[in-house]
Amino acid sequence: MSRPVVPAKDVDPVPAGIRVPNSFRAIKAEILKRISERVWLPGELIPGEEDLAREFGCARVTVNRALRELAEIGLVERKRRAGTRIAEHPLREARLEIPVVRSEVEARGAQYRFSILSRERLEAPEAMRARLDLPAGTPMLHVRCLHFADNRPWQFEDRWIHIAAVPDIADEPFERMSPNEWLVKFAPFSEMEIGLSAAAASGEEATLLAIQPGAPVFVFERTTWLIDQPITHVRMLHPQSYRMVSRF
Amino acid sequence: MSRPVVPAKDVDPVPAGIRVPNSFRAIKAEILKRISERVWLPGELIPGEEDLAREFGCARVTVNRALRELAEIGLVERKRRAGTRIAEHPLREARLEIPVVRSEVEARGAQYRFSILSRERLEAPEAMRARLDLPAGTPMLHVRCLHFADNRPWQFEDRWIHIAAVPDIADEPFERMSPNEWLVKFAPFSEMEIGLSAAAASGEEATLLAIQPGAPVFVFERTTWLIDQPITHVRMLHPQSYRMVSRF
DNA sequence: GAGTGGTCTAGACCACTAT
DNA sequence: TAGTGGTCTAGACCACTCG
Repeated sequence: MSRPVVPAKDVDPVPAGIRVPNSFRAIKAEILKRISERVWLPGELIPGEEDLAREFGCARVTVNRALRELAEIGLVERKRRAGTRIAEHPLREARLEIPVVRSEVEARGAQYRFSILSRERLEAPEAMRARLDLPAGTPMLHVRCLHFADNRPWQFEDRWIHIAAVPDIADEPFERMSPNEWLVKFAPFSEMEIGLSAAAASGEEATLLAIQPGAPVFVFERTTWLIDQPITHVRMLHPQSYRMVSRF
Repeated sequence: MSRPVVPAKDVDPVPAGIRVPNSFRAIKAEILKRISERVWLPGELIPGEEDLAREFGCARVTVNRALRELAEIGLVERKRRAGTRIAEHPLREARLEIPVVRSEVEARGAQYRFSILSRERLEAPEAMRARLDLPAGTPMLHVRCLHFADNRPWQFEDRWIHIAAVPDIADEPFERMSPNEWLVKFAPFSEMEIGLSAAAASGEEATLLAIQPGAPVFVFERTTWLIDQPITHVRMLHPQSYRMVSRF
C-alpha cells in the first residue's frame, strides 16, 4: 500500500511503462476492496483525503478523484465538514442505454424500415404544455411513426416536438430518416427524463402493433431538454417481448 | 469569455463570494451553449484543451474536467491524438434509480409489509450458473417474496443469492427485513446489470399479484456483482401500473 | 514522430457545516 | 470557529494513435 512518494519529476521517473500503483484507479480499487472485505463497514467514517493521500503516497487530488467517482456511483457519501463515509444504501442507480431504433433493429440482424402515420403542426395541447413548461399557443410538431423489423411492427412512436428548439425540423419530410433518428442526429440534448411501464394495448395500438387488444406492451416515455429548452417528448410502445438491458 | 488569468494566490483574490467564471462548471456550460447554439456542429472538431484553457483563462486541467464530464454524458467524444469532437449521437444513456421496495412504497404514503413465500438452500440451477458464471454445485439461496402496499400486492420478488458472496445471509430468517432490504443494506456491489420488459402474468403470478392471468406485468430483472464476484440475481414483477422515472 | 488527451504532484484558497 | 471536502493553478510526464 504505502510506497513513499516519488517526486514525479525526473527523479526515478517511474520504471517506464509500469502501471503506477498510486493512480486514482488503483486507489479506487483499493477502497472498493476494503468495502467488500468489510475492513470498512457501511455507515463507517473513513480517513480524510489528507490521511489517505499520505497512506497511499500520492497527492490529495488523486484521492479526491477516486473518492469523487465512488461517490458518483453511490458507494460512499461525502460532506464537507463531516468527512467521507461508506454508504448504508450503496449504489442506487444504473445507466440505461437509450437505443436508436434503427440501430437497435439492425443489431438484431433484422431489416429496418419505418412509416410515418401522421405529421401535423399544432399548438401545444394542455398536457404537453404542462409537461414541457411551454406557454399557450407554442407551435409544435406532432408525429406518429411506426417502426418495423423485417416488416413486423417493432415500435409505435408518438412524438411531440418543440419547433422553436429545433427550427430545421419544420421542413423535414422524414422521408429517409425517422423523427427518432433525425432528432438524435441533429438535436443534441443535455437533460433527459424517462419513464418506463407496462400497459395493456388499446384497440388502435394493438392494431398498429399487430397484437391482441389488451396484450402487454412495454411503454417507454422520454422527454429531452437542451439547457432548460424543451426539445421533444415521445411515447414509445413495444410489443411485450421488448427488453432493455443496462450494465452499470 | 476570456478574462486573463488571476494568479490564484493572494493577488486579487477573486472579489470574495463571486462565482468565478473560469470554473469547470462555467466552462462546461459555455461549451454546452456553443453546442446548442450551433457554434460547434455535431461531428466537428473543437479546439484542443490547451487552446481552450488559453481562451477561458484557466488551467488545462480545468478544461479537461469540463470536457471529461461532457464526454461521460456522451455529448463529446475524445481521442488522444485525434482531439475532441462534438458527438454525432449525443447522450445515449440515462440514470435509472434503483428503488428499495419498502422506501418506494412508503414514499407513496402506503403501508409496507412483506411475506416470504419460500426460502430454500439449493445448488445453482443451470440457468443461474450460466448467468452468474458459477461452477456446478455452488450453494445458493432461493427466496420468493411478496411485497405489499396497504395490504395489496405490490411486487413479487424471485431471488437467487450466491451464498459464498454474502455468507451472513445463510442464517438470516428475513423476519424483520426483506431480502431486498437486507441485501441493499449489507451487500455492497459495484456492478449491476438490469433488464426491463413487459410480460403477461402467468397463472401463479396473477394469483400472487391479484390480477387476471395474462394481464400486463412490468418485469425488472437485476444482477449484481462486487468486483467480479456475483452476488444475486432477482426477478421482480409489478402489476401493470408500475412506473419508474429517471432524470439524467 | 509528434500532437492530443490522461493523469499526477504540490500548493493554495474557498465553501460548507458540525461542534 | 475549525476541519473536511471542493476546486483551481502550474508544471510535468505518459500513453495512445494518427499520419
